[in-house]
Amino acid sequence: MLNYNRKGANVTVEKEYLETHDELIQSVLDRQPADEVLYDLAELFKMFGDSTRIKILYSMFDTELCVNDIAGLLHLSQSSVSHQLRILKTSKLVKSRREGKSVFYSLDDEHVRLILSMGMEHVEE
Amino acid sequence: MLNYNRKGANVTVEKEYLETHDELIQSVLDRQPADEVLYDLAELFKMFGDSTRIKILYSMFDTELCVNDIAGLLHLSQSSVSHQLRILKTSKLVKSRREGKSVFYSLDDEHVRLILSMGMEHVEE
DNA sequence: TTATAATATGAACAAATAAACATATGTTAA
DNA sequence: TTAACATATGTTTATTTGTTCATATTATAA
Repeated sequence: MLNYNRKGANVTVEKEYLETHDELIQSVLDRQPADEVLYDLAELFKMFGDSTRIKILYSMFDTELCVNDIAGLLHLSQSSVSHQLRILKTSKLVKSRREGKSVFYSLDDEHVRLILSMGMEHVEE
Repeated sequence: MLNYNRKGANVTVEKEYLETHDELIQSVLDRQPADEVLYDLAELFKMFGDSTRIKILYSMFDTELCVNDIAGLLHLSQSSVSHQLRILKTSKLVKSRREGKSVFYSLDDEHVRLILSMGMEHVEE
């Protein structure tokens, strides 16, 4: 029976079969990114995995907006928008700048637009 | 004060300001996809927003795998993997084919690989 | 048919989390 | 300084959701 550790595998199975199946499993393990990386990847996508945050992100697709404008145009509470923007900022998906009493938020990175667009393509097919 | 409905906006604000700010808000509303689309988009990303599912998806990046192999190489329970695969299949991110007692799963769509790669780029920067 | 292996699924439980509400902080103008 | 506005944040609550455990289904082999 094959064991699934990176260290190596036993040889208690029919040779012919093992040579292909074991190698397959091993190649999957070799290509698999480290758990921490995949965890971060999941955390990234999690940010896009809530409809409120998606709406907020999309509203900023090609312009910066202040909190009140976002809340107003998306019919969301100021508190909710502010909370979500903080989460998005912590995740480095948006950045902000203060101008007087207002704080303007915008997408932090071209990747954010790319990920949104890529997902949109899949949804709209 | 500007109202944030698609229908139109009032004209109770200083003209100069309104002409730019109101038009900005209106253009955001015009570009904003329908709520149902953004909801679907969030649902899509939600599938990638769990580290277990990410691990499972990534393990199938360039090969099909059966449930036991996935569970074994990722050190997950058979039940957990099966549950997640069902969710991924419902979301059309993976497909399956039966071969004897085993069921082989694979990524359903090139978009899935693209989305994973795009996210990975962002994480690895 | 019976036993066994592989997968699927229903139910219960625990952890994560988004929204609401109240309140605090920060900024400008009077 | 005080008032008013914009934003931030702590707490509570309700909902969602991933995992586990037990069991059911499906397929092969004896």
